[in-house]
Amino acid sequence: MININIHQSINEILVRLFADILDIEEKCLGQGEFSDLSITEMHIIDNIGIDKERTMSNTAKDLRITSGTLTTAIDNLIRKGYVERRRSNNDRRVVMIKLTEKGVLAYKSHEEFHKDLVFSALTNLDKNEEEVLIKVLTNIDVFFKNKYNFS
Amino acid sequence: MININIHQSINEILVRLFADILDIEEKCLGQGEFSDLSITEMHIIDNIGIDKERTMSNTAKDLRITSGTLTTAIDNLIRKGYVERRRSNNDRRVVMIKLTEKGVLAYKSHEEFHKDLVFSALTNLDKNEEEVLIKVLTNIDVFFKNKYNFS
DNA sequence: AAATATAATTTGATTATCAAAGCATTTGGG
DNA sequence: CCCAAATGCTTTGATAATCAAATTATATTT
Repeated sequence: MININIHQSINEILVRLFADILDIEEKCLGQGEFSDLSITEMHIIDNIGIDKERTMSNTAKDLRITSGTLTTAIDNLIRKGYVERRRSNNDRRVVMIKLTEKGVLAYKSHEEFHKDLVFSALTNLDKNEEEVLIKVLTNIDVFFKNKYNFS
Repeated sequence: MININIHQSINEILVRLFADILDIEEKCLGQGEFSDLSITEMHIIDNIGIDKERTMSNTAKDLRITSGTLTTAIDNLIRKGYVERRRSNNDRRVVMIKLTEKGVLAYKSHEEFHKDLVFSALTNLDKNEEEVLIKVLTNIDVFFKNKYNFS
């Protein structure tokens, strides 16, 4: 009985947290510098990363979207000045993308946001609580890998 | 030092989990019965809940979408046979929605998925740790609401 | 050299979303 | 009691994100 209730309430809290985090991210994005970026675009910038060139196909795979979707997203990010694109010299079919300086700034700002979010979430926890949380997160992670056979 | 690392790893786990959960949920949906439902639609079904009639506006508020968006979503769910809609007798402006039998089945199937997830999250935790977890998650949620000034 | 495979883009469609306008009904102030 | 304002919902018109399939250009294989 009590077990069921605990499960139930944990479920509810998790669902709520999930929604809240998305909301917070959106809100924070919308009001800062870089407010011309959507969450999706920010995640693409995050995935491209700093100081490296990526191919379109690898990036699309990482992001779990089709390359067609990525093409249009990158078109927009180039238009907005966050990304550069060039053809590879080795293989002229391949297109390399990388962040511009402005893109790097956006990346860093987003990284800051994440750090801040996690930091503030954890700042009131004692060691013991932190450990429980890590244990749980790791459990879930492992569970997914096993059960759903993740790449 | 060690603190920073813990934060860092929690951050990474969270980001990964976030992507995985959505993905898995989508995958599970796509292959079962109810494969004509999108994740979004399933979340609406989840929010409506079993054994109660809800108003459109309350549901929209809960889901944090505009009522216009909900109207079209409900149109589709009715067309697919998951939801019923009727005007309230007390107040003819109000529209009540509720799950059909098929809707309830979909609800339960989705509930299974969540139960599974939570169950796996809690393996290895003893009673005490479970309680700590609830406290931790609730705190984080409250904290976010305050810090980011949620409605 | 021709056939096949690969990488990216384009095209045409769908879904989810919003803001603002519109419609029907209820409520509150004169 | 009536009319103006408020409320609840739907419609409209627009945009973003996404996919699958067709297309284009280049590499690889046979």
